[in-house]
Amino acid sequence: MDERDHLFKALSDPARIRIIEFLHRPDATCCTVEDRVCASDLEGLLGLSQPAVSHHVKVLVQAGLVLAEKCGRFTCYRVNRPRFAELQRYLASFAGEFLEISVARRSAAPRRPSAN
Amino acid sequence: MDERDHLFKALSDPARIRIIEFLHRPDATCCTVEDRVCASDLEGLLGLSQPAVSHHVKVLVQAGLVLAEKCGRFTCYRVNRPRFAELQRYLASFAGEFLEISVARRSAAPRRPSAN
DNA sequence: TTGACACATTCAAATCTGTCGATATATAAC
DNA sequence: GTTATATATCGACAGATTTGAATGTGTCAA
Repeated sequence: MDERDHLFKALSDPARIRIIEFLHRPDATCCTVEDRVCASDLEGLLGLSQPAVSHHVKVLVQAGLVLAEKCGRFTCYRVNRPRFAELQRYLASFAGEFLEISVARRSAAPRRPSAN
Repeated sequence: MDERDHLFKALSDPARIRIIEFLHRPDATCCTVEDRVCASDLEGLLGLSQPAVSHHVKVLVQAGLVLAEKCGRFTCYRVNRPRFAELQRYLASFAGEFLEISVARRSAAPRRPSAN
């Protein structure tokens, strides 16, 4: 089991997919800490016990898919986007000529701004 | 468990990742059928029993990641590239601004790409 | 300091998964 | 026809995974 296997294992549970999708929502906010999502928020979302949620986020953090940050008593979580970019690149290699480029890149800071 | 969960479950085993990577190799050929990969080739590759290989390819086919085709006594397998493109797009949505576009598109892509 | 809260960890039960031997099925070769 | 080959399926077992109750640890509030 190498690193990539752990990555896919981390994604192979419905509860963990739901966690990632929730963390991805731009309006995902913790009841307590402003604009953050903490563990107990996920508990409510998933309808699972606190230990179960703790287990799932641990798997996601260990796989590098989610980042954890202590905020006082709380632990706030967010998606580790570069990690998903990495994974996406791996899967793209199997897509061959069916790879679609739907670029939604930030148009921020073009190197040579034309008029402004 | 929806379709996406089955997709990730299918990818969550090292043996199945090895199968996909082997099928992806452009020079992957079956000992018996020219330019194809059959089940017994995978058996040798993985060092697993025939029933175990049969199980893994079944999971991959059911997830739509691999296509199976009967060739007489043999069953030949290949990567279902559009399915990977689909999965890649899903994961790209989490990559945000870290999404890299490393486009290696065929410059003269045929309308109907033949073999994978 | 005491109590409440957020989260982690331990442990055990239930369930799921991977594996292989045995067997079935289907096709090819003879 | 018979026999050999390729793969699928069944049955059983070992190990992994998920889950929650109990408990531990650390932090904030009063």
